[in-house]
Amino acid sequence: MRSSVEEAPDHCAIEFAMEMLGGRWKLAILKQLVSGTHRFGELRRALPGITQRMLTRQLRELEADGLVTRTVYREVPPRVDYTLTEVGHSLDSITELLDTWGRWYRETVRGEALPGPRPPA
Amino acid sequence: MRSSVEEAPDHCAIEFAMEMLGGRWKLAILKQLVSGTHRFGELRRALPGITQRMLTRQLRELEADGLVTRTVYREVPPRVDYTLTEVGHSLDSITELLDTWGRWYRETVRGEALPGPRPPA
DNA sequence: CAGTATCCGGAAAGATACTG
DNA sequence: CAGTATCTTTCCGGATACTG
Repeated sequence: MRSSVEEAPDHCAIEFAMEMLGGRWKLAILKQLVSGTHRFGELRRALPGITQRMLTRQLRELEADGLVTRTVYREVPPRVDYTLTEVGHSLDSITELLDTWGRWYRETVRGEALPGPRPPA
Repeated sequence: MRSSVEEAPDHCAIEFAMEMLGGRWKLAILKQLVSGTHRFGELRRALPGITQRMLTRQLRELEADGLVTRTVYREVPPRVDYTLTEVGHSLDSITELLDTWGRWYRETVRGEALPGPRPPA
């Protein structure tokens, strides 16, 4: 019985992490950026349902937290792209695990393989 | 360069996972339960700042999602305890990683070792 | 002890329109 | 293309009081 619950150092760093990464989009955005640099529009298309406003806000918060780098190219059609910083990449394994877990849970625990035709009853 | 962003199967299972595990308390609760069964009051004390209402609600949602088991003992002082299911335990590595990451980020990236006296400037 | 039952404020998130 | 600017809605999370 080594671990009574109250041994938590301050109060579990997960709360801290979730205040930073919680919300609907943050981790999904980071996941997209694991594979490399992407433009605003690419991210937008990769995240069906997100609005321009949300994507902008989330990206700015991620930038403020030092997780992504924002690069503006002053060209004729404006171009901005986003890249994970080293700190941002420190979350790669977590986003990977969460993604895998989410897929596993959805397909195995619940029975929802893919949105679409249901298997006959 | 196999992975352009738009290869996402449906739309990234992370979104799904975060809808289920997001919010301020879910993962912190799961983390507490990794070490084994705990009573309602224990969890309450282990999560400073959480209200009875919140703890109850979050636990019920976790139960509904098949992540925790709720056991009621009909005794004179009522007693209820909570245990991770196998599915719940499938998140152990993720909560562990997130906790470690949160601690690392807070102490290394930002300079906040522990709430308390600041080191001299 | 382990909850319910209400009430409530503010942040999160969405819709829509406009711009450098 | 990559944003801003508003407006509106949703609902998460908290405070408080009561109960089997």
